[in-house]
Amino acid sequence: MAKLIKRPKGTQDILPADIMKWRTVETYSGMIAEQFGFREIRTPVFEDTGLFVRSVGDTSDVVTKEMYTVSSKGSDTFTLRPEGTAGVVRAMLENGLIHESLPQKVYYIIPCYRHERPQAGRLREFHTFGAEMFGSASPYADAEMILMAHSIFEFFGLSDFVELHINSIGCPECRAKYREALKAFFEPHRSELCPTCRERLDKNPLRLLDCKSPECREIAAGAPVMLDYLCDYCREHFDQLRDILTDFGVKFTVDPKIVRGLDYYTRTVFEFISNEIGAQGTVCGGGRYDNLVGELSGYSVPALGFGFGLERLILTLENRGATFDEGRTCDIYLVSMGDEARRKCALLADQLRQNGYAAEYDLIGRGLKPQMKYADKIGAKHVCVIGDNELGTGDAKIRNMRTGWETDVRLEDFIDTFTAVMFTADGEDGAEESEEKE
RNA sequence: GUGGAUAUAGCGUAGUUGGUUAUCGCGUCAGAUUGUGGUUCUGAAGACCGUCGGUUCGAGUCCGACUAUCCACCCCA
Repeated sequence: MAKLIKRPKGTQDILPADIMKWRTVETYSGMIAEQFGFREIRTPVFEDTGLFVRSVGDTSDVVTKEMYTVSSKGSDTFTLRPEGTAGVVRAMLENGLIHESLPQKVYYIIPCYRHERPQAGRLREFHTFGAEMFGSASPYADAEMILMAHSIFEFFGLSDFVELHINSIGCPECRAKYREALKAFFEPHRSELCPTCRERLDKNPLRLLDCKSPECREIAAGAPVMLDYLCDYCREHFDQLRDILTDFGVKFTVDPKIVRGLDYYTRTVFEFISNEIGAQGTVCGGGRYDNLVGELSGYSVPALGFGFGLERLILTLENRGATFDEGRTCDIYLVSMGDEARRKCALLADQLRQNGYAAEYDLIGRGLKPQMKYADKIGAKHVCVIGDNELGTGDAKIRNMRTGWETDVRLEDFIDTFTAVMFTADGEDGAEESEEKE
């Protein structure tokens, strides 16, 4: 017995039984994005490694230890995208869309890859819905993005189960000042901090704020707050955003502890958090990245975006017992008895399909009863048995599997009769043909 | 990278203080007077008990290592 090859760690098979969850989430998120004027964009799964190093940041965890990088022929190296923004910014630049009339608004639904230790809500291959907007520095743009994410959660009935947290991490200038203030604050407590936080104190003091160890938390409680260090411009921007959100009636909490791990963020950052899907509760995260386009191209354009994890969204939906769209099932299953009948069924199925119906027939060569069971199992709405009798007389019966009602049908008029059956099937008065006593 | 938990048929499980042919349910397949599903009944197939090694007369049951999965740290969607 050959040993089975298993799926790579941290990946997931999405099986037919679950596919409608994904389709539901994908189609409605896209529809809402399009209501907001976003259009879909698709970019490569892999990009030049340098793109991520320069955008996500060469000191970020994502770049330093979580990228799937492959070397190609020559000296180039490529990386499976760990997030969606970088590739989209690259595409907007490369194709000149950034020079079209602004704002440019795009969305995407893509797989991303990060070499992390899998756990609840965290996979190595995961899927995100992302949206990016280029060209507006106005707080209305921030509000628009947040509102769009909010609308999606609202559409799925999740607005009460997912909390919006917002913060401003300022621009490079005011953040530098804040960083100094933080260092000055934590330095006296250096020995009391957890080991990782001691490192953070030197590398990235902002991270000290969301450490979960009790000791660090206690110390951090009295730490200076970014919001107090914002420059006038950043402060004004954040204040306006809050006002606009309030006008929209969007509930939010200002959470100074939100520090995003991707280096390109500036000013507004936000997260939608669920507290019922395990430790990885951030369903959606995003923010403004006004300097990224400029850093990548020298052509400065303000921009912002967000992304949410489809598996995390689906997790919260399942948690809430949400219902999803139904997949298409068989309209009619043609049960055949004997080779001659099967030929007829194959021909009929083909005709039915050409008329838009989902039709199936036996491909195994099973008997009558097993075929009936199979038809039931796959959720066939109707069944028609064809054997020597039907072939001889040309008369058959179409049976509604739910109600048991039967309709006489001439084999040569099959499509017309079946069409009539399908039209009355949902109505409650489709029973006139069911004079058969059972 | 660091912790903790778990590993028995396709799936979910029982397996007593180590003792002969390893439970049960779901699912699958086949039947229940020979051309009809969803209920019920009967039967069948399906597991070298994660892998390797050790203790023992004897291990699914004890010990060790490895591997995988899950959860948490970390990080983030």
